[in-house]
Amino acid sequence: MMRSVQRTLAIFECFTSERTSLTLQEIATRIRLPKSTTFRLVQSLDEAGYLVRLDNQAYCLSFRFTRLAGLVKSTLDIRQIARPTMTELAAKAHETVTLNMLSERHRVCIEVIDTPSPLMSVTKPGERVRLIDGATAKTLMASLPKKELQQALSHATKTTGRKRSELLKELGGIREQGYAVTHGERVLGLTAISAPIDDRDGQVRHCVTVTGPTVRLQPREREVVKLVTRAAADISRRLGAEVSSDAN
Amino acid sequence: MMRSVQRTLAIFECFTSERTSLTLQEIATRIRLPKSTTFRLVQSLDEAGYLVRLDNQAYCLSFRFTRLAGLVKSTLDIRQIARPTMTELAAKAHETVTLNMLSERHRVCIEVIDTPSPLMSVTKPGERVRLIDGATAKTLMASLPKKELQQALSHATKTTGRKRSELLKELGGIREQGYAVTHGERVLGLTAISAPIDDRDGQVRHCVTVTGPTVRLQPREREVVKLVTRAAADISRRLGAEVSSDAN
DNA sequence: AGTCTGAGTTCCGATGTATGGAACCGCCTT
DNA sequence: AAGGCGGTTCCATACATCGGAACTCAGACT
Repeated sequence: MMRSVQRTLAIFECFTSERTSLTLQEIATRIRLPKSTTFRLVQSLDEAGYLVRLDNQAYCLSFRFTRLAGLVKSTLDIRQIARPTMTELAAKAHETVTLNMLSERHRVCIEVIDTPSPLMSVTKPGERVRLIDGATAKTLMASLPKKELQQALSHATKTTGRKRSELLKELGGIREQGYAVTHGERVLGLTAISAPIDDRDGQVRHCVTVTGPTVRLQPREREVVKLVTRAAADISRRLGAEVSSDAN
Repeated sequence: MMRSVQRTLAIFECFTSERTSLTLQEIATRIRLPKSTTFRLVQSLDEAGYLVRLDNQAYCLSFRFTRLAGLVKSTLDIRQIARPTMTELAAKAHETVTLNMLSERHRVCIEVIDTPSPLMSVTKPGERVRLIDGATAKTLMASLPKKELQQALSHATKTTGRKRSELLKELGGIREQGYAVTHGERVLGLTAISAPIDDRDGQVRHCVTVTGPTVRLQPREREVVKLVTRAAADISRRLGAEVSSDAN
């Protein structure tokens, strides 16, 4: 990542729905750079027409973004966006990687990158599985809106016989830590590590999951968790989700 | 303008409605930079999630722009955007600067920056004038769509008694050269120099005009024409209009 | 199989761009 | 008159960026 590019983009990221206009000082504070440095960047962006100065008192993003947004490939779907990241993840984790989404109270696998191996998790794209157990299901459940969560919980507790409060607590933990890990929960001998993907509008409807034999994956759990959460964050970013990052 | 910023933004500008995805080579060619340099830039933008790579074969703008576009101040109107540029123009031209728009077959002045002087053009914001003569009216007429142009022409020829074909030719010339100059056409002793502003959607509905005593303005005509057209281009850019510029 | 083209990627020493602390300007409030 | 707040300029220096060249890789063509 080039510093100059990072800093340039960091300025765009300063703006939020709460603060659609900012002063130079505010921007400088947010990107944690000296005022003079920030000034030069902002000045360049202003000259280029990406920032607009209002009444000599505040800057805001210009309509140029509106135009560029119109050029975003509308056919651009999450699978295309996720694929490169998933491929990288698969290479690092040496296990099967899947991209999953919620659909009518089920989890559906919409993309698979597998790593050939004599013993490996086999998932077919399009596979539709009940939203009850396993890291993938739990990750998706954990970020369900209240109403739907209630329905899903009823279904899951009825099927598994687990206490509602207990499951609810587990899902809370998953939401908290930002990933889920299960060992042999849905399929004996299979470990799954899953992390949620934030959509452009802040919702979670997808997740990436690494699945593989528990014997291989359990010893590397910490490492793979890191890889998976990073990959999920990466895909989220590419989807346009808001992210926390400064220029340093 | 910082080079790094300019180059970064130049990449965004590569994408058009005809080409919403481009390969690295194509981008490099368009911004006229060596492949390695372009690669670094594109890689950074990809990492940052502003560009998305499709199938390892082409890049396109990411949904991030969609999100940023949502943060563009909706209250941001052309007057606020134009004001700084107009102020600068007024300072350089030493004459009154107005921002005008089309409204119901009239030209309406929506913003004025005046330069105090014992002898000066006086225009009040909100002033509504027939769309017949003067540089401002002609600039606006010149970019009217065919249908409305016909109506306007009928009106103008009827009022002034000029030949339709002659006026049409004059408007064509104005569209061609990108500005209009009139001396004492609407008001005796008054010179006006006007240039069209391209809207975000490529339409022209506004123009900037410098007006002042012919005695002062005529000798400086070439110079002021340059200033006015530059200012108009500047405002257009800030409005998000497409512009031609490379990274060098 | 061979090789050719065109895509992306890596490398490295030289270069000049960008840096940031400090001082400054202009305006408004206290 | 002083202080705060916003923006702007300056300059010697350092280090991020540059870009030519060499490399990999995949697919198309001979």
